Amino acid sequence: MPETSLDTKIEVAAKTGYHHGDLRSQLLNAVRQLVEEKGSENFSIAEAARKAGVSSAAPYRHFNDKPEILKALVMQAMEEKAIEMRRVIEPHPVGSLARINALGRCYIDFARNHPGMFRLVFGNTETHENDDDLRQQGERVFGIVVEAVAQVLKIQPDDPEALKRAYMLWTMVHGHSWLQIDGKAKQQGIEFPEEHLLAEISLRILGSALNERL
Amino acid sequence: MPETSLDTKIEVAAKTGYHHGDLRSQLLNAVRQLVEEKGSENFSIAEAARKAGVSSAAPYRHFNDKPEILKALVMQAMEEKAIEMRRVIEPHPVGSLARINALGRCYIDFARNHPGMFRLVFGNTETHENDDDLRQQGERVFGIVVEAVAQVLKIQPDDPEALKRAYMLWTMVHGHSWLQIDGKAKQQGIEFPEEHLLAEISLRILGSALNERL
DNA sequence: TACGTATGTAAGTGTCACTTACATATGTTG
DNA sequence: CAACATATGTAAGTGACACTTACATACGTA
Repeated sequence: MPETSLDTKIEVAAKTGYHHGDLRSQLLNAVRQLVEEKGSENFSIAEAARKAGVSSAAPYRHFNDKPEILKALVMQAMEEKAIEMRRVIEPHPVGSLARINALGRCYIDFARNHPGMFRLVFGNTETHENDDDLRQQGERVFGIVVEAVAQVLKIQPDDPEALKRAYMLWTMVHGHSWLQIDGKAKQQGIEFPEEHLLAEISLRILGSALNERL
Repeated sequence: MPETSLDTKIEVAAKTGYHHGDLRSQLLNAVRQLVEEKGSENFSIAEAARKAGVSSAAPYRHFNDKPEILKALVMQAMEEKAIEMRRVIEPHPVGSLARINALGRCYIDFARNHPGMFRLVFGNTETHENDDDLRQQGERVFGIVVEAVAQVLKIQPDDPEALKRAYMLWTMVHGHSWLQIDGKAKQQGIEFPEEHLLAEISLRILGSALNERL
């Protein structure tokens, strides 16, 4: 299974000369590492700078403030996620529920494997709620789901019905992801196989729509 | 419609003499207010102390540290939520889907009306993930849902099937709540009536189980 | 009334986000 | 190649915060 950079071990290159040479990108690596280690709220830019071997003022040559760093990180993660989503549906036939399930698994795996980043993307939205770049990036990702749903239902991707079904799937997968990383599900003694859950959900949301029962 | 203290305007009483007299509880009020105003991450204990008219060291006579304050607040909110949930299902007949829908609406309304508190309860879990008090409180709240689901399905509340169906509903409502307060849904141009969404979901999750189609 | 305890304050410590003034490297143009 | 503008780094601050320590005041109780 190929790996995206989200799953590869991230190393932070410290500087060699007076000028770092690649500070912007290495800072993002450092922050990403810290976000995973200490949670999306308990890291500091100062520490990231230390990791990259520069002074605590250096980051401000590349970013205006902390929120801007986080936004850059979120953009990066979403871009990578879109690539991975396109990759995981590829092996499954167009219009199959398997495609939907693969997307769901991909989403949940991201949350479980990178809870810090997941919290950053979805939990800290106060800062970048109205950001246009992020909205567009979100559209691209969600668009993949809408398209797959439309193919299952054999309707056009711009049919509102596709949007609605896709959203229903999204809410469940999103909610499940949160409850998993918060440990809420386990706390309540809920632990049935995720594969069954995913399959049953997609069947209930899309299956009966296929039969035109509603 | 009666109101829980969650929905009433919170006032913070400042101190009068040397001793405040009610500092612990007024600090919680102040923090709650700040959490709603500035978000669950951008408030300070110092500011809450200022609001209550005491020095920035005073709070530490009542709480060990910041996480402990937040935990106390979360406990309070969950307790009130449990009371409100029991209240909203009351008018609907036992075993009806209307009860389920009322619970879902109650959950979503909480998120929408108190996004700061919602984020605190569900987003900041790193701090209190393994806290036993919170787990128990969560059980009491989720138990209300499980019971209502069991009544719809005409099975015992301890039947694993009830737990499973209740969890499916939870994921959906939880996910929808998050996407709403994050503005993600609106960003993607998704805006159909919530009542229909809730009704359709509960029907799909519980309705077909009634008919034993799966 | 005296004393222990609960609850407040003032003044710290160390960290952080972010700024300002200055230093060093890099690329560009005469 | 020299001169200069610009990009990128540092050191030393500022003000806010979480939390601590030593001390002050009030309260309850024997």
